[in-house]
Amino acid sequence: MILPPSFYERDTVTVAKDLLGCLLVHRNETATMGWIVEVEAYLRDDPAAHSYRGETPRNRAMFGPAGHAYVYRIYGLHTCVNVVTGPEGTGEAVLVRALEPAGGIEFMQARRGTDDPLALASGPGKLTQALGITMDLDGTPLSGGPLQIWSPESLSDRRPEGTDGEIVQTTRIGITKAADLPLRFYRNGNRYISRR
DNA sequence: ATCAGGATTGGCT
DNA sequence: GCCAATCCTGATT
Repeated sequence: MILPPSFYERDTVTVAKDLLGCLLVHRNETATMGWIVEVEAYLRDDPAAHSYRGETPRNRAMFGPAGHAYVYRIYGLHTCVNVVTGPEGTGEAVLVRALEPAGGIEFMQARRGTDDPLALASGPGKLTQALGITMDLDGTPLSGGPLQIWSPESLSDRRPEGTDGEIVQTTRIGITKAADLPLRFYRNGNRYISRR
């Protein structure tokens, strides 16, 4: 089933860990999808979070209701997608950092310009390119829009690599502020993450 | 009005 | 490992 808003209205770290193994699906021209295998939590009073300095036009979706997408452009060329979490107005979110390809793989390969399954969606900019996620999805609901997240048992009886592995909790990637906080999560044994 | 820098990636050394 | 690409945001003048 599609995850309901109540799934996202919980504690952000809990949601981040529970998102591992869920299926991110984008239905546009075609349907492309992948299991979420790596995430990072961004919290209130977290200097690394885009919401840290208050609401602006860019981060507005982060302060909106849980269960909506926060999509932003980074370095002028890449796009990243977040899931808004917690009570409305707190500005917390979970960044989706890597997917294990699960469906529509030939379209993901075409968009990415490679056939290597390990290179299709193993990074926050790669996965948005593979699924065709663009800025117009910023602020859209994840239950009822073209971008959706399904619970692990949905749509397939397969499971991502390392499904039974322990959850590894470590520091977030690419940030300069609050770089020591352990808010990145993935499962031991999955090779589709962005880096070890 | 100006400007530094960023939750990245891919190509080159 | 290093660095350019590329552009918007937010902070400062």
